[in-house]
Amino acid sequence: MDLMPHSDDPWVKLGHWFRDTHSAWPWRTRRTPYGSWVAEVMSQQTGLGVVAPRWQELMDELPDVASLAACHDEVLRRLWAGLGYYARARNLRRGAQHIALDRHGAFPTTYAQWLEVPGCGPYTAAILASLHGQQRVPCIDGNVVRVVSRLLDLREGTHSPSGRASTLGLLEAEIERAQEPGTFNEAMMELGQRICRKTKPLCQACPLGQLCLARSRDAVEMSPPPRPRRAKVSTPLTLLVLRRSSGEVALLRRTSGLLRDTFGLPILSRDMADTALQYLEAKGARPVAVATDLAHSITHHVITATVWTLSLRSVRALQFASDVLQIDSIEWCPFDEAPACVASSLDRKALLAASGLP
DNA sequence: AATACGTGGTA
DNA sequence: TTACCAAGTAT
Repeated sequence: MDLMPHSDDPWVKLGHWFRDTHSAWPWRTRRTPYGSWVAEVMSQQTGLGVVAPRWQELMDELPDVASLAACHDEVLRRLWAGLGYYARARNLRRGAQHIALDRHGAFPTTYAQWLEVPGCGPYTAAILASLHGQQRVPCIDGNVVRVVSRLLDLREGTHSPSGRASTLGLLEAEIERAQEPGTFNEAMMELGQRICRKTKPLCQACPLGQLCLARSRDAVEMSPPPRPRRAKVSTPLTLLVLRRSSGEVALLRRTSGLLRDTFGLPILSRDMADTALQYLEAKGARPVAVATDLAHSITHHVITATVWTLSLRSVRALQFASDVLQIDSIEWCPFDEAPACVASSLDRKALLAASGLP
């Protein structure tokens, strides 16, 4: 019986560090497979500080997998608005349908089962199988890659096959020794987030410090290597704020290009826009440019948007708009309610510009 | 394997 | 102000 409160084993220290200092995220107060799954999907490529309030909103409104599986588009849009990577929201509901219908409400417990859930890839399947299935599968996210790259001083990170192999080897060995695999995975990620940070790491406070090869070589910030940057491309776009006399605005599901499969204002390429606007003017519409240089970025696209508003008073103009936009699915939405109904911040910026119209 | 996909936060 | 970043997945 070891009565010593402290251990010299760094991995034991890691467990104590996490037990004593872990962040109080809301999804950790009462752990359920549903809550953890939603939190993990929402957290993909998204800061936890941004996620926390949005997770709570979603859980309040859709408290179980059945309500998520059955929720309406507009509810999902509103709950995910501004979070980005909107395919995640669609996959989340598809995943809920998979669990509620195909699995009759029984959540997966194994890595392989989680992998079958839409929107769950290797990372998400591993963390959920470890948290809720006690499976000893290491999860590898950006934080874990950074921690292990520094422990082993892998200057190439996990970009090389050998780097991937040694990373996986270390993690598989340690998760076997760990008391709880889910806690081990969360501790490794939180260590990367709070201590083993990309810049200005807090090595002095690191429970694994005595194991860290990069630290002993004073090379902590040399690994992992920064990922190569994609060149930015200038992307001019035109957004249409089509209004009809009852004060409603046209929204639709976009079927191509940026923001494909999201709900919002019609977006046209500059070329298409010129043609469409000329024709609409010929039909008696009076387009007004309310913004000509609206700035927005989507990954490497540096968008400069022009926003046109136009009132469609004639049935012919309305019909033409439908034809040009190649859509048959316009939903007319009260202007004041539109900002809450669109997915992207770009839509909200354009609606804001249009609302400042005399 | 390489590429596409969003946004709010932060230095 | 600009640039970079964050609990990745799907194709």
